[in-house]
Amino acid sequence: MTEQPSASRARPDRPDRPDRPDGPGWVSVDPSEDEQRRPPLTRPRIVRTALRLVDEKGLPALTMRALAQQLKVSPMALYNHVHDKEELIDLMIDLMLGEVDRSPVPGDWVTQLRVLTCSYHQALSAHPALARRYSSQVRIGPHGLLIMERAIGLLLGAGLSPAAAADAFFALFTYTVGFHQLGQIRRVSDPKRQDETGYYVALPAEQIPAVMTLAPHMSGVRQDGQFEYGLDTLLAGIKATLTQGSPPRPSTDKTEAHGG
Amino acid sequence: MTEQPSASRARPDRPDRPDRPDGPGWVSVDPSEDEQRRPPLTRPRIVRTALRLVDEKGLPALTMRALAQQLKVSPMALYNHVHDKEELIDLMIDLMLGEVDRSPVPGDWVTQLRVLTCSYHQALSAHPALARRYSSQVRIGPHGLLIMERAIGLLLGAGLSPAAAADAFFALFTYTVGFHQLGQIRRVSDPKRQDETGYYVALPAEQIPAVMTLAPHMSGVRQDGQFEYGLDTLLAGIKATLTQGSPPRPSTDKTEAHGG
DNA sequence: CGGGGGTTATGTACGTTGTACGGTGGTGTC
DNA sequence: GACACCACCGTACAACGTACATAACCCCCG
Repeated sequence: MTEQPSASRARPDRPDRPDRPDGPGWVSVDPSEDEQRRPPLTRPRIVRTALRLVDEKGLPALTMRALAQQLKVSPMALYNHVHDKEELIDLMIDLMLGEVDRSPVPGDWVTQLRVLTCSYHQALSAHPALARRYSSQVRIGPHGLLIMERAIGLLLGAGLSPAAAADAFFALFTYTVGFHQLGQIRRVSDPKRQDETGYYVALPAEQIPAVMTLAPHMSGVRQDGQFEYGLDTLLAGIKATLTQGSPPRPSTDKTEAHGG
Repeated sequence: MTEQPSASRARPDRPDRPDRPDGPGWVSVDPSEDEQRRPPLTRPRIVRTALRLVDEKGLPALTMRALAQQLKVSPMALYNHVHDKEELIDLMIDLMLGEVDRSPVPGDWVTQLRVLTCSYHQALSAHPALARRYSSQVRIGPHGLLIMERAIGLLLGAGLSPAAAADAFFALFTYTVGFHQLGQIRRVSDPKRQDETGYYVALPAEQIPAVMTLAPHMSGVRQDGQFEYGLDTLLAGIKATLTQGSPPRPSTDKTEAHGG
């Protein structure tokens, strides 16, 4: 067993806490062990089962009771391994981020950054329900930190100043995560749909001609390549930062005038 | 009363539904009426009170009971005006988006788009807790649609094809909303903080030198100008699309090779 | 081989949440 | 003056997260 018995009890006093990313504290991506056996309830098994449950039935289906039932265990048994439901979700997110391929690839830093970000994007795409939760109150676990480390390392290696690298990283990160947040946009602009999709009647079509023009191009579901558009735009801008010092700004200066 | 008695009863059968964005169905930004009076429980008053509650106490503080208590009313009284808690939140989001200034400004389309997006950003910044919820399962109400209409109109007016405009709009939208999703990042990489901030011990500092280099520049709280960096980068890229046809891509072609 | 201690699973139970249901009172209309 | 119609209320329920005390388990030491 690679699993040490020193697994934390996760009680409020939290007596001990493992440090290594793939140690018993955090969850390894490798599901080789204890995938089949019933009896040993371990942190990795809980987190993996929870991730599968969310992938299949959606985030609201993740209740401690349902998860316990899936594991053929009492609900309270889970609390010996995770402190909280929130901690469980944090662990699930880190497990998801473990799927990101951080290995170096040939090419310049822009290419490497693009590959890394695309892999990140892929990992989020593989778990859409969880990716949508990966938003408010983000906590960065070890896998997330390692991704961050690699991205920032590439930016610094390219010659960006720490401040510029921070801006650039944050823009990339924001865009990538934000992309998955909005996976479930529901345009209810079509008056015929108002009752069918429920809830909202939006606006009559004649008030939003431009939106209606684009309607066939924004068919709710994301097309492939839509992510890459913004990604490449950002990357190009970041690259330009290296020579020009800051992203180009439009002419006027009253752009962010109103209060805040 | 400017309030028509035809306000929907919001029961499951949903007998009638008003159409106009500032009608009794949706909530006007103007808080002139019924701001002080106790007795008349109206949809606008409910939504405005809820928004204030979330602004002050955070999203988890928004319970139907707490909201009802704030309005000095029985919890169930709310359900005569909103169908659901989810509908309530949708209304709150649309109320927030009503604060976006869509009025035209002088300047070219890039400038106008920048001003619009900044105003959008301001509106979200004014209500951070709600902005964070503005993520999973986005429903676009009338105010959101009008913002969308204006942004897309600017893009189409600039000469972008519908497909390009859709990509560009989506990238801008994604970035802007995503920016506020990540308002609460908690880097717990500092081992000394591990118990204080709770939950996670991340990674020893020597494993993440690049991240540690940027630590002072990413002090958890967002700095002013960080949003504009990515925004200007995206805008510049969109503008470049007009002449070049598509955003520049790095040289290699194995970028999005692995499955999905 | 037998006991003991710590860890792990359990059952019960509580507080909180969203919300369905039926009654009730005040108000506008004929 | 009577009726109908709402908005509002009180009660109630199911589902949730999880605290607490207890019981089963296993490994280690004697």
